[in-house]
Amino acid sequence: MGAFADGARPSPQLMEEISRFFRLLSEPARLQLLCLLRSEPMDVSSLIKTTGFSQSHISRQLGQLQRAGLVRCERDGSRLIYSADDELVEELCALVQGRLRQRLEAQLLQLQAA
Amino acid sequence: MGAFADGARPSPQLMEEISRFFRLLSEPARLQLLCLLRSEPMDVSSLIKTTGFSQSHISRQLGQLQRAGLVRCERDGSRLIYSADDELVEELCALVQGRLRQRLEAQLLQLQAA
DNA sequence: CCATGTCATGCGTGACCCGGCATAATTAAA
DNA sequence: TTTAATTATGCCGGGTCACGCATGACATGG
Repeated sequence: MGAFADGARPSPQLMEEISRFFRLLSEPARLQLLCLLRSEPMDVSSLIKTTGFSQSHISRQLGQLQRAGLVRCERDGSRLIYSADDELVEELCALVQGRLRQRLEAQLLQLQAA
Repeated sequence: MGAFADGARPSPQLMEEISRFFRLLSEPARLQLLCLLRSEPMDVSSLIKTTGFSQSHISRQLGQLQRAGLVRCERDGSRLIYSADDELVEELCALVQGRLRQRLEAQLLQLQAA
């Protein structure tokens, strides 16, 4: 809180780090994978069947998410079970979704007024 | 809330829209402009002096933020005063910042344990 | 050991976008 | 109207990154 609301200007380095995090969520594929793994841990093959993305693509995106600490994986035989036990992404998405809704409602009202 | 936590899979379209919003915040320049305008409404010239970015660059980023409804502007003589009266971005940044902190602390503990 | 299934990774391509330069558009001043 | 100031926009080079193909690394079953 304190880093933005008060008079102190936020440091560009912090902005850079925060924006890097947002960048992770700026890709629909990654966001979709995150939400899927939040509802249920899955291995890569299941993710391929569910999303239709290629195997290499999914593996890469999971790698990025893992390096950011948003997902983790454990072996089960020859398969790797990925999971996401963090609520942060859902909170962020809920806030954004609320804003999108409220914005569409405003546009609707504006149309009705005309 | 209901769109992610329960069993219902989030629609790809919604993911796409939400990710588009995150993409806006994935650029350090835009995030910096947003935070500056949150603390105080400014015109483009002041933003140039404060950030050091080029005029065309700032104008473009402001355009994107305006189309997304994150900033608005009003004339004052020949200048355009931009302002951002939305708290959403600060909430999002605070959440992300908290996560970055907590992650660094975890790494620190891990180093001390070794 | 060999074959199979699972996942990661190097390589190449194409698309998107940042960011600056030059210029147009709009407005105030002379 | 002409000039200067302020902001927006067309154009383009360059960098980043998504995305698929092919291959490599690893674990398991026969």
